[in-house]
Amino acid sequence: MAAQANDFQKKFRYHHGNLREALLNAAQEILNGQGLEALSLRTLARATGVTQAAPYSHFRDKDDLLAAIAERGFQRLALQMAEGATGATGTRARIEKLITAYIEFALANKPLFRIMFGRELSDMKRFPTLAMTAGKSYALVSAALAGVKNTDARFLAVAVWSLCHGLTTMIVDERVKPEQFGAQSLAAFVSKNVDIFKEQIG
Amino acid sequence: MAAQANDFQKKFRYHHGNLREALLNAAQEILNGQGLEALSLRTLARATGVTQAAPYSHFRDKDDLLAAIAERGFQRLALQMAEGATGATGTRARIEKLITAYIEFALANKPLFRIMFGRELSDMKRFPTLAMTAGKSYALVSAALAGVKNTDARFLAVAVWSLCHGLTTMIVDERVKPEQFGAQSLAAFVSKNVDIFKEQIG
DNA sequence: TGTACATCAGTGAACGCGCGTTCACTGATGTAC
DNA sequence: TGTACATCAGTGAACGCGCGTTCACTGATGTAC
Repeated sequence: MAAQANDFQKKFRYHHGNLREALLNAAQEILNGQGLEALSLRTLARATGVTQAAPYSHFRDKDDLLAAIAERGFQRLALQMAEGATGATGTRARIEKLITAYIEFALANKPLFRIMFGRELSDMKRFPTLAMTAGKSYALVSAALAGVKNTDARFLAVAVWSLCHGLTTMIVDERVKPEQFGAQSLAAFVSKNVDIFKEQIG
Repeated sequence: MAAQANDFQKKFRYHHGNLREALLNAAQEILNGQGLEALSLRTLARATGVTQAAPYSHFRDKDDLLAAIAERGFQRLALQMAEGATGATGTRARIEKLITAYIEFALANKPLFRIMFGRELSDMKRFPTLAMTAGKSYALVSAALAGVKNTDARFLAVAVWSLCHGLTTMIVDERVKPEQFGAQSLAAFVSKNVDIFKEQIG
C-alpha cells in the first residue's frame, strides 16, 4: 500500500518502493531530454534520487538495463502501431497506418529508437525475451500482408519493412522531408511510397 | 623523399612523415578488427607508434578525426558503387548493381558504416565537405534514375534509396538472409527487391 | 496484538579504468643566405 | 657547399572527468510464531 506514496514521502524513505519502474521512467525522460550520451547508470541513479549502487539491485549490469529499456520501447512501438491501424480496413490502408505509426514513433523517440535498432547493446543474445518483443511490430506488418495473393507474402513483408525502416532513417536524420515531395502530411508521404507496392497490395 | 622510409626507419624517426594518413589507415584496421568501441585517439596513437598527443597535430579533436574517417568512407563507397555499375546498361541493371555494391560495402565495413550513417559525429554541420562527399553515392542512384519517364524521378530516387538503406540494415543486422528467399546471391536478392519498382523502372 | 527474525533494497565509500585534451618542451626538417 | 634559423610535428607528463562495478554495511519491511 505504501507503493502509492507521494514524492515527498519517497524522498525520505530508505526503500524507494518502485525503483525499477522509476529508473526506466527516468531513462525515458533523459533520453528524450538530453539524448543517448547522457544515459548512464549514474545519471539514472541521480535522477531517481538514489545511490549509484542502487540500480544494481534491479539490473545485473548496464546491458541488462539497456535491454529493459529497449524491450519497453518495442512494447510501446507495437502498441502504437496496432492502435494506429485500428479501424483501417483493407491491406493497403492497414500497411499505410502501420508504417506511419512506426515513423511517428521513431520521430518522437529518436534516442530510444537508436537503442532499439542500433548497436548499443553489445550482446542481444543475452536477452531472449527482447528478440521476441522486438518481433511484435514486424509481425503486425507481416500479418497485414498475409492475405495478399499471387505473391510471396514473406518476401513482400521484408521489402515493405525495409522500405519502412529506410524511410524512417531518412526522415529521422532529416535527409528527407515529406513536404519536399508535395505531401501535406507524413501519412500522405507514406501513402505515396506505399503506392510503389500497388501491383502487389492494391 | 624520406616519405618512402620503411617501417624500421619510421620507428626511430622523430617525425613520422605521414602520420595523418597512417592514423586514418590504422582507424580502418581497428574498426574492422576490434569494432567501433575500440576506436579512440589513444588507440590510434598507440597503433601508429606515436604519443597520444601527436594526433592533435593533424586533427583538431576527436570529431574532426571521425569526420575524416567518415569522409574517406563515403569516398570509397561512391567509388565502389561506381565501379560496381560500370558496364551495366539500362536503368534497371545500373540500379541493381549500385544497390548491390552499397550492401556489399556495408557488409565489409560494418563499423565504418555506423560512423558514416549513425550518430557518432555529434555535429555534422561543422564539416561542410563531409555532407558533399556523403551525397556522392546518393547522386549515383539519382543520376541512374534521371532518365525514367512518366514519374517523379526525384521521389523515385528517395524511395529506391530508402529500400536500399532499409535492406542494408536488415542484412547487416542479420535479420534477413538472402538465402531465406531462394536467392542464390546477394545480387539475385537485390534483383528480386528492385522488381518491386518494375512498373516505374522496367 | 506483540515480538523475533530473515530478507534484501538501498547506502556510502572506494576501486581502477580509459578517455579527451592541454602544455611546455625538443629535435628533425627545409629554406635563405 | 656550408651554416643559421624558423617552423612545426612529435614528446612526455599531467589535468580532470565520468564511468561501471564492488563491497561491507544498515535499516525498513513482511512473516512466523
